[in-house]
Amino acid sequence: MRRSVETALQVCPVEVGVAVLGGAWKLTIVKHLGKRPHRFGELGRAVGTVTPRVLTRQLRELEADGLVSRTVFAEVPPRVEYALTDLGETLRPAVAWLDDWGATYAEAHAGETHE
Amino acid sequence: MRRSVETALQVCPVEVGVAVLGGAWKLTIVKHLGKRPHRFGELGRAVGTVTPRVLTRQLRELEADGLVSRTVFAEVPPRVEYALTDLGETLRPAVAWLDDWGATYAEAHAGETHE
DNA sequence: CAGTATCCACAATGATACTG
DNA sequence: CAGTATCATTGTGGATACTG
Repeated sequence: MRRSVETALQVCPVEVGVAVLGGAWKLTIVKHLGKRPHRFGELGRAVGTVTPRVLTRQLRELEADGLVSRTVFAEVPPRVEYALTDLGETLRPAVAWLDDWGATYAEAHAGETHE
Repeated sequence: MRRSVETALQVCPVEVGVAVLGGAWKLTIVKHLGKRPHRFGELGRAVGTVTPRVLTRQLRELEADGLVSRTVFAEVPPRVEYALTDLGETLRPAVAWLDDWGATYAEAHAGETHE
């Protein structure tokens, strides 16, 4: 178990979710993988302006936490596919709920820009 | 709107939830406030070993994000009560879900300690 | 009681350049 | 294509001490 997850658990189980999904882009990654498996570059374009280094790290952590699987195809050019594991699939309702909640929140706070 | 929330929103609405709940202790704070309002010190003891400085910061951010209200009573000794706002209450199902999910995750990974 | 003031430490993101 | 290497930066969290 990753250290941050373990730390979260010592505080309260309720914190574990954000420990595994709290990284930059992670929820967005899971949201996209929830639709269908993605290749590395494809995923990068889907989530936005993320550098390869950061995307790799997020994926490795999601993999370490058991939410995402990584499949390497022995082809030229190289192909690597990322997909949700069964455990990752269990997050589907939470992701959908958060997506809605965030959209509602955004709408309620529309126009408030940080100066 | 806090900058981190604004940044999250630019990425994807799904990230807003972790932006407002992602701080250390924040979910635990919300979970406790979901039971009943708490005073500052009371909250500190409830969530665990958190320093006043950090607890204050988390509460101020939750307040800025509209999830928590802060009520000062003009008494001696001073009394300040924190409670969930209506918006904060809307997080209740998510908090309950995350609590369950985290507990299940912990049980499934019991014994795996980070070396 | 309910904080604030300093200072420090570190993990995590990001930019850039390079490779099997 | 799918990454890795290096470096710079910064936001958070934490320890300690002090105050209205």
